[in-house]
Amino acid sequence: MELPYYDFFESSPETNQDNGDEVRVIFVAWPYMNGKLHVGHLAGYLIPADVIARAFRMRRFKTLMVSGSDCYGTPILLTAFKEKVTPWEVVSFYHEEALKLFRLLKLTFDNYTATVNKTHHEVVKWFFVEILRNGFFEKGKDRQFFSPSLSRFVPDRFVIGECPYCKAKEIKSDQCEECSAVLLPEQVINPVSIFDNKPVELRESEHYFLAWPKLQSEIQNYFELHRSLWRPWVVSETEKWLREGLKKRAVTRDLDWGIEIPVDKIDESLRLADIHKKRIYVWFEAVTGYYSSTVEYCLRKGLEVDRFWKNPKARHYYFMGKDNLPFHTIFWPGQLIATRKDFLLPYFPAINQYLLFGTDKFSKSKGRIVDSYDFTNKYGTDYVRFYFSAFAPEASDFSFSEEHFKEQCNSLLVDKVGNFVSRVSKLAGLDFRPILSFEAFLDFEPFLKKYIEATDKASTRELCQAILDFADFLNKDFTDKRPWSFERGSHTFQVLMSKYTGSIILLLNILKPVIPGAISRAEKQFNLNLTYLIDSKELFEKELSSFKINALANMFEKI
RNA sequence: CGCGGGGUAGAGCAGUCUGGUAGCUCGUCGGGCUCAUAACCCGAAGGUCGUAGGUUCAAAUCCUACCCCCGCAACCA
Repeated sequence: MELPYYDFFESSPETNQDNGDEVRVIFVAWPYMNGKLHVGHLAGYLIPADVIARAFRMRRFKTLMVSGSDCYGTPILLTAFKEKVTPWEVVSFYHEEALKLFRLLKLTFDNYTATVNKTHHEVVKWFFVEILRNGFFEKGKDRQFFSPSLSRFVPDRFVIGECPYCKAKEIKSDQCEECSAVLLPEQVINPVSIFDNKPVELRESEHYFLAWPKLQSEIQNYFELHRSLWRPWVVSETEKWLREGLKKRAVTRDLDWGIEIPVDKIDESLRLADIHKKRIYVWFEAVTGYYSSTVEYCLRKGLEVDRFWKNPKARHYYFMGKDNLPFHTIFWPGQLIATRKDFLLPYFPAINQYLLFGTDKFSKSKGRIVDSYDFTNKYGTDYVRFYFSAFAPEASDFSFSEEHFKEQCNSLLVDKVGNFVSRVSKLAGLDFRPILSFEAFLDFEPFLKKYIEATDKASTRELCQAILDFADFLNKDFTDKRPWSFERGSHTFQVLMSKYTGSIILLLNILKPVIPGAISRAEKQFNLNLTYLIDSKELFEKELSSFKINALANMFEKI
């Protein structure tokens, strides 16, 4: 069984450009499918990734954006158990919910798939075998709870017991919620599995471990080469992991919800005891999706995968929340190195901190949750995209509130940007035709420079700041020059208004990756075709010559 | 002594790397403009930049100690 994939460009009139050698790949963290996506996911990686992807396309880079649903692992089993459904039902439900949300948000995935799909299974098994053959796996023993009544291993999170210190009942096996004591599994008194409430016992089990110490120096070299571009806090956090020294880490688990180990490709002498009952650990498997989703896309389109993964002119950007940091600055580069296939390593990890609900973390269990779909539906895609781009938690946690959202959308997007477009177009009137003047473009250049730098640094915050600074500049300039005080037919009026209509073109142009919906309406209104970033006088002249005001409608309504 | 991030005006944040008159958005007050969606422009009030010490001609920024908040501690962004 396969879950459906999502290819934005198959159902959209927008084009997926392919203009040359420069390649940018946007890898979006794979959302975990045990719940709906809340607004923290939007601000953390989904919207920033899409805005940067669209900006890259407008800069005429061949851009690929891929991701998928992360479907395996213990938490999904737990959800399935609680809701009395199968794990498959859990992931297929949330996968469909995610696709619905992505359509609503106009996310431009070239391919969004799922870890349960066939291509992913094959790619993961291939990575697993390559790394095994290169000698980076070691066999080792681990102790885990085993349920005699169910005759299978039970993950720690499914085991409850009594605290040896405060005697609280029904505590989880790793930490007592009553007295906060950190516990080792063997300390728990009378452990039982939550599946059938029958006793469990600790048993030894054999697993493969990835020998990270063997890769430490290569990962360190990779880090030293790239760190200068990364966000400061990302650098210090990564440094911490490397300084402490990487430890070996199990890549298999005793679980039945996951990808099977490719036993037939493993030499008998290297096989684990009970190898058929084990699955590949999610941390190893999910990140491999960045490669498998690219493969799936290339198979469908008849393209060469190496164009994206071995092309020296390609740059790989990864978008995720901060909890995922070590998996992308340390482990995933390490996995790629361990294959010895010369894959491109991550160029820039665009890692965001958390969006807080007031001053607390979003939490489903505590009822602090804002559903992404409902919220976007209520306020509109463009407002949501704008707000979470402008206020993405890039450097530190950010407090979200609906009031702040409304206030900022109204004052920044509606009053600053929308109103500028209104005052210019209404003063110009329906029959206005601009004369050729590069003054608007010359004024624009410093803002353009900042805008381009922001896209290279994958900072939607700085990107929006460049746009808003430009809008501020325009409002001031317009007020200073007082074009309304000149007679409509006069030369001065014509010259001034040509400048400001030109400014509208440039403003809409850089806003397009952020609020594609509103801008495509505006393109019709002003007879424009803003496919590329206007970064030259030639492109500017072309758009200015077709500029015409077809209607005097407002770009935005207040919320 | 587990690790990381943060503490800057009533609210939310930038500035700290590279020390030199403390900035942005919202809110409050006053003025201007009247092209515009009561919007836009100018100005004012409001901060001992978490606390205490140190370095320096000069510290939000560098150093030391401490306090408070948040997150992580190997899968809830």
